[in-house]
Amino acid sequence: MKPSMTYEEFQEKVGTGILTQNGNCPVTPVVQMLQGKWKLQIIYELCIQSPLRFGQLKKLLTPITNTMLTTALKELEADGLIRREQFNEIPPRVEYSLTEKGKDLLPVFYAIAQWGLTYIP
Amino acid sequence: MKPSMTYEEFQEKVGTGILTQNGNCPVTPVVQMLQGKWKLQIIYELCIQSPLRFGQLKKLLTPITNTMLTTALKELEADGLIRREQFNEIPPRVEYSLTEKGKDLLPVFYAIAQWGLTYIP
DNA sequence: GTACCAAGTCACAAAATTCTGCGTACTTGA
DNA sequence: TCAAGTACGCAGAATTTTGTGACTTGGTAC
Repeated sequence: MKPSMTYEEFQEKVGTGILTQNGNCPVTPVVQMLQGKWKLQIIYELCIQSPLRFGQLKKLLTPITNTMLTTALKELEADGLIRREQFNEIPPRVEYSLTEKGKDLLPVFYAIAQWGLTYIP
Repeated sequence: MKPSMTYEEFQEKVGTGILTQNGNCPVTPVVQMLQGKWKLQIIYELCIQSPLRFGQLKKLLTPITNTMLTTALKELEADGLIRREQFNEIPPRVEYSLTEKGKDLLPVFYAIAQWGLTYIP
């Protein structure tokens, strides 16, 4: 898979204003959304297997703590990237999966992965 | 510009092992490389105009401090994304520009920007 | 002789992020 | 009765990230 755009094409786009300058760049908030020690890994695991329960995620992401997993999941849900489904059974069960918005992020990840495979030994 | 890959295609790739599981994902180190309050903005400015001198960057990124700019530039240089050229003149002059490796990141940024423009109001 | 420029460095302080260790409420199985 | 699992919440500590203000070096302008 080829990069979808050259540097020169990108520069042209910048000229058109689709990427606006200084403080209003649409890239920054996306990267911020993915910051945090665990978020990417959570999305990655949900991409491999979905849905996943709290305890399953915890095992996969060992040595993550309860607190960290809870807050990361909450933030990802607030950003609309994952869906939380609660089943009122005994014992309680909660399932997490990617939303469409979250799935649409995957081509981006793939582009990043391609770059990573080229440049990271 | 369409996303270069669907969720299903991505999942297939995962199956092939090109994206390896748990702790060896090639996406994570890339996102980590771009973390930090200023790095993305520095790359962005260098994409708009290049080369740029330390003082020019500082003005563009106001209110960044010397320390922050220095460390961010150092890390970006260590990661091979930008090039630092020092001219031993009086007064001294240093110029920063993107490397090929850095430029190759731009299609990724564009993909992210597309997602951002779709999903961020 | 005082001040300024460039591109930083240094020691430290403040703020944000992450972790630790506990506690909750409920039930099942031995 | 006792431990174990499920899905968390909370207070405070530790760690990491970010910011502050002064200082450097050698020349040039006032």
